[in-house]
Amino acid sequence: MGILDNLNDVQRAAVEYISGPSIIIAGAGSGKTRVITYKIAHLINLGENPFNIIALTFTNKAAREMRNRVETLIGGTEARNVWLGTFHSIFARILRVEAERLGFSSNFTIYDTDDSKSLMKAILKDQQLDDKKYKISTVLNRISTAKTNLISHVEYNNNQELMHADSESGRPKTGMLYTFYQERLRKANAMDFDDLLFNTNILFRDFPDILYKYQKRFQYVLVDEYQDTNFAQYLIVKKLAAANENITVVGDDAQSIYAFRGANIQNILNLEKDYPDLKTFKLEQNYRSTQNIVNIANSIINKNKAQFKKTIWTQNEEGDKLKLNATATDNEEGNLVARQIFDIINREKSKPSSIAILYRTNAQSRALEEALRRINIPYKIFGGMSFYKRKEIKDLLAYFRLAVNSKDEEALKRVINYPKRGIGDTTLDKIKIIANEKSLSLYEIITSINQYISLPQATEQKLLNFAVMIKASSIELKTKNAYDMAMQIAKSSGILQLLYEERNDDEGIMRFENVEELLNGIKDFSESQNDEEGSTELRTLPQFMEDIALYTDADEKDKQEGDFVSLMTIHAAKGLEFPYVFIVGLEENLFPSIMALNSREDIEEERRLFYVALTRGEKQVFLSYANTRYKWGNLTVTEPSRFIQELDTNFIDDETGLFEMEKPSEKNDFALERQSWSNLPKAVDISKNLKKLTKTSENKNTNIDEYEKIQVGVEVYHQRFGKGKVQQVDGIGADKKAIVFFANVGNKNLILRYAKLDLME
DNA sequence: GTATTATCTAAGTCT
DNA sequence: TAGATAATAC
Repeated sequence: MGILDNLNDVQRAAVEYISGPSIIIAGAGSGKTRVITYKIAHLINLGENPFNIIALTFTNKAAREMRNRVETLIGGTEARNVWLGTFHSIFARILRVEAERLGFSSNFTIYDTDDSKSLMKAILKDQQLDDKKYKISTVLNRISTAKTNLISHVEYNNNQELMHADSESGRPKTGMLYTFYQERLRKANAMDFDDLLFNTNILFRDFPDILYKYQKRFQYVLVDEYQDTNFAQYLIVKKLAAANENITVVGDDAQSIYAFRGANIQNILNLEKDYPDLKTFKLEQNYRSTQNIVNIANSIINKNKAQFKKTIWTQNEEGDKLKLNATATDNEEGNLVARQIFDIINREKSKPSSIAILYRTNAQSRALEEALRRINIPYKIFGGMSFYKRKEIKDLLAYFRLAVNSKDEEALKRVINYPKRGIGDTTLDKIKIIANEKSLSLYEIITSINQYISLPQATEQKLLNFAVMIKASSIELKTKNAYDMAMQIAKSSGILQLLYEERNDDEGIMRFENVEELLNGIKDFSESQNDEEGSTELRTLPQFMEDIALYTDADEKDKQEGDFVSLMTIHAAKGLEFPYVFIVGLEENLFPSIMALNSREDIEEERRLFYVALTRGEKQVFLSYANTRYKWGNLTVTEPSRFIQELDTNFIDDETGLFEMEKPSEKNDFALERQSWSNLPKAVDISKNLKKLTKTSENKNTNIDEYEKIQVGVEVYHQRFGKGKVQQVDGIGADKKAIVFFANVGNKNLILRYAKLDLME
């Protein structure tokens, strides 16, 4: 009967090793998730209580997948009781229970990155510090690094080295800002992402009884993607496992791509020191990819100095060679990729969902998106502007946040005058000053405003009305279900009405629909079964807010089933696999990123990222780069990535011919749309001609000479507006402007440099 | 206090 | 380019 029969020898040994510390070094595609889920299932089958098992992941998606797999393996509902979740969500859960000990109340808000930025901005303004010198992201990075390494604001300010470094970099007041930042968070009853880990550590450090409680509960500790843990996470895990030492960690140093966020590969080495009898298992057989992909990925990762010895191999078929392509522009890269995808779907009869396009930065998605849309290939972009980052959604959520935690300052600032209720900056500034003086939250000042300051009667009344509304929506939070509560707030705040009235253009309609979608989502949430024992316990708004506070872009993946091509960053693709993978934008300064050229360590992380990208592919991988690319509105000439030179050419398709091909310009692509797709040139390889291509700069199809051809009466083509006729021109060279009449949209005033017009012939 | 317009500035990966 | 902010008029 044994489920263990589905495992190979090493996997099985790792699963069966249940008492004592172990580390599983798992190469890409070697069945890492399989081992960890089988181990949980195995423990439960052996009679261990699911309540005594904790499994930590980095993404909700990984957690959900793991839970599903365990449930399938053991059947029944027992798996529900395993503490299985992300570091952040599990410890947020624990912190809510123990909040009082740390001086928070259990309804604390979790600030996201935007909240943190906005708070820091307010602090800089208060302190009258120049936000050019004190760049918000730099200051917050500093604070985040400190928290990750468990350095409190007090310790920070007493640390000579840190203070010195801050003076040297021209930001001597960073430590002070850290202190203010923490004070403001506390006043708002809020924690940021790093606090969830930092405060858990404080909790375990200062309250041995609490630590003991959780040590006793968690007899078995399992950690996924261990190479991505930072010091704070390492220490939490170490403390939890200290009593029983039944700890299992799974990781792959070659896939460590979060060092920028404090992840430390050293944690793997530390493990050997902490547990001298640590048992190591190495999973080296890849079940995912073809030999060509595995081989080329190995050839890349071997260029890194910092790595543990391991040899990934596969018994899979040799497969197709990788294809490498270059195009003249980023838009053409998009067109080429779209064409190749079209080909795969039609010739190979593959589903769009078997294909992924991976890129280094979110900004690259645009050209790809346009190309796919043009030839009607269904796609979905992950990351970037996610649903929960939209303004209208954040606005409504801010009201919910206020209802749950009225001290939440970022939420209050966001909506106190939205919809407009005549409470402007002047009034708010006065309130802020008093709040600072009295060290109270804005809401607390507003509720008894007449105690502190005399304002015009009308203003005072507006403030009190606002406070009453918030108060009213907080009263029934625990007795009403999430949907009823959300609906009530959406109405009483006036947001629903306002968005309803603003549906006078496409964007307005979209905004209203988004809010409807949110409310529908909350309805589903309210009606869904509670996790615990299938009871129909009331599901409340605070519970919903807890759910989405740690919700990320990557999590949208499983929500939306469907058949589409996936577009995402390589970071977001970690842990996923696709039969066909396109890796685009292989250019110096883009991949590797321009920010990562300073040190060997940074470059090696980029190389690991490339390794992760390559190993997502099951059947075939396509690589490409463009010779020119629009960056912040300017056309820049680019160079092929150094990683291309590092590829072992034995595994790359060596057809050439790109240079004999006519360089298609955008207008040609437009014409191609109506052409039969089967006649299109096959994807070709240019690896032999890299140098030649690099030096060929006349590829650029947008240059000054082109502008001169734009004259009155000339017919042009615009990407968005379509065909048009030039009515008037003004200026010279790159600054030239033209008024163009388009059939669809009428006259448009265009700056040629940006409009990227093509001539019609 | 609000709406509109002009100007500036940033541009990386994310729990 | 686009989003945020400052300046301006109402």
